[in-house]
Amino acid sequence: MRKVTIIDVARAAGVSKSTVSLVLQGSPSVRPETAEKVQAAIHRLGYVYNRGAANLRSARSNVVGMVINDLANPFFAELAVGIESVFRTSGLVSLIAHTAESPNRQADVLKTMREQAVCGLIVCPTRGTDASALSGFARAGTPVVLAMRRIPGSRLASVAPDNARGAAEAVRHLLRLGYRRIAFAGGHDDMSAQRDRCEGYTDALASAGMPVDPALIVESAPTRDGGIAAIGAMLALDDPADAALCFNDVVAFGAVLGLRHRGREAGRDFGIVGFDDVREAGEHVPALTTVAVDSAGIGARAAQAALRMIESGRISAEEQTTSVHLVVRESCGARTRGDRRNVA
Amino acid sequence: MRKVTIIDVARAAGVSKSTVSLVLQGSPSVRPETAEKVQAAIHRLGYVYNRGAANLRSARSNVVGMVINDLANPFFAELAVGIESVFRTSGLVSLIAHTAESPNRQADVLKTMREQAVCGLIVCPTRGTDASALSGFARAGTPVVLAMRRIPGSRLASVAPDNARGAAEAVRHLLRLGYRRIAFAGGHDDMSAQRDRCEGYTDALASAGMPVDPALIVESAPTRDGGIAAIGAMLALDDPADAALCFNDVVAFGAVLGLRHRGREAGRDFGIVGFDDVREAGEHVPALTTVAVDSAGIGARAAQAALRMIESGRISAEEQTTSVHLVVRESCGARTRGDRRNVA
DNA sequence: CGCGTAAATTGGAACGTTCCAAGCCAACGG
DNA sequence: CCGTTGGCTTGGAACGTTCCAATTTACGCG
Repeated sequence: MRKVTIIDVARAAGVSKSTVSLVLQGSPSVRPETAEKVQAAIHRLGYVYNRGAANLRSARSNVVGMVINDLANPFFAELAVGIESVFRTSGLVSLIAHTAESPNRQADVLKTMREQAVCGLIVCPTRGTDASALSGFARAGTPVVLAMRRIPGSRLASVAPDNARGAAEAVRHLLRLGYRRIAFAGGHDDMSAQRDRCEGYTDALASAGMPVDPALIVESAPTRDGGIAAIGAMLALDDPADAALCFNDVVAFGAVLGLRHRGREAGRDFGIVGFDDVREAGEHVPALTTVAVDSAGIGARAAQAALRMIESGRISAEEQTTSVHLVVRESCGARTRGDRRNVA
Repeated sequence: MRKVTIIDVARAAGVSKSTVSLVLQGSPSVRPETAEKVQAAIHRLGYVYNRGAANLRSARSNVVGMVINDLANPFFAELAVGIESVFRTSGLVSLIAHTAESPNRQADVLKTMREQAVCGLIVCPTRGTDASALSGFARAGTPVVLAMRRIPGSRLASVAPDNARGAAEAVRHLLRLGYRRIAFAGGHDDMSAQRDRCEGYTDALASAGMPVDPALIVESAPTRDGGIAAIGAMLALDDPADAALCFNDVVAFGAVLGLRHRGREAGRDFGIVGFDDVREAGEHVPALTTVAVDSAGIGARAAQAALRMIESGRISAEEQTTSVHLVVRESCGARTRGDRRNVA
């Protein structure tokens, strides 16, 4: 069965293919009765619009790409859903791909995206991505927006949470609760988010007049196992930590588990604060104190930024930072320790 | 800056566009030296293959569609990742879309997929989807594989876990532990998975000679809140439940929460079994006893089935069922109650 | 009733690729 | 020395749409 084309529709409706094309695009300059005739024919023949052919001619595709480093991570899944819904209401289709934090895979995916002639791209780059990986899009004039992570030295638009401020707020909270050996756990320092969060941690300590002990900054994979490992390292110190700000909630969950393996309980013997506020954080036992990041909001902003660039045809390098806020629950010990603030 | 085409490459390499096309497809009938010249030109000019144009001519696209009812649900996200990786290794690109359980949105998404001329489609249909929603693909000869949920009355290939057997096994386990008022919680009966699981539940009770009380089958949304509501309903009965098999893990998490609100604890005062074995199940407090479903495996099988159909050009209606197994943890009370088996 | 103008419609070229049939050329056998 | 073979290469048509310029139609007005 041959595919039904615009020409078959034209013949059936007794008009020219140009008119059918006009109807398809909802042009106002076609007479309503004619449009109706065409619509009827479309329906009768079961015509399906061929977007590939249209894109070929008009060089303006309606698909946008989305490159996510880990779709299985609920945080990024939620982000992706936020992005997708904005695009969808603008009539754009999202091509979602996931890279599993592998730069090779990312390169592969990006190549595919270029071949599909996406008209815009949102990327949560894998660890260690450098600007050159995305330069092809810049050359082609395709807007690119980075989400969650920035790439040093690239002139690309980005939307990321205020990592430094959130981390600082968390540290100040732990200080108020009376903790004195506060560690930073998880992440690698070639991830921009880790660097920013770690910077906030360091600044908050310094401006409170507390020493910053490099031994208390423990890198690890941003995973549950990474959290377990990190907590192990910081308890093994001569002068062990008594609290930790974790790179993200998943690491924090691991840290809680690691403590438990050693017979200690987060919120009672040790303060734990996470980052992200994934849905599970509130229902975890103990409920996780964490810095809330608005993933859906970040997704929406990134999508909107991309949309603006696509529509205006001008690419900008605007860096947006979204605000974050500390959500105090149980794992920091606020409920059990009370508030032993020393300074105002 | 005009886009570089195959013709520019041809000119630069001093060959015809046909030759360039041949090189692009890795044809063996082009002389190695020529191929090399062409490759050099491609690289030098920064040529990007235009898949849209190719698809137009050859009518054989390399994109497959994936319609997921809820990407934010970790179970489906994992499924999607499994599918994507199989397709990717076969050189196919996945267009992932999510429908948020909305049939309207699903219709929209499916239309887009047809317009993109996908060469295959994997669908986790939203609740209440009927066969006609997918008939367009059948008419166009595009292979469709249903994942996790089947559609009654449709002749479509599908891959789903052995819901009935898993549910029955869970019920038998609860019976062995001595529970006597076992409920079924969550899901709606227009979801095929719910019907199958509920059927397993009923059969297991019946064949153990236990009465099946319709009041103990409580429908609800397959969400955390649905679980809370369901547990409320079954505790409010004159003869309340003492254990529940939940439609899925998310419902089970809700049920645990609902019990706690009433001062009861799953595994101590009440037996809870989930379904799916999402990653969180094992780390939940209490750890969730649940029927493990191999999401990645289901994804892979579905993708492979689609691949076979795409390659052979023949669409089949094969129904695959993957095995499941009960994972006993804490929420059923096995640890605290011991094993009070009465019959062999 | 004819004219001018605006509205509606139309045919053909173009988009970048693949496919096909045909062409070229060197080597080889008669 | 020529016909044939077979390996490489090639030009042109086709894919289904949009865009443009041109044409037809409709309509109001003098």
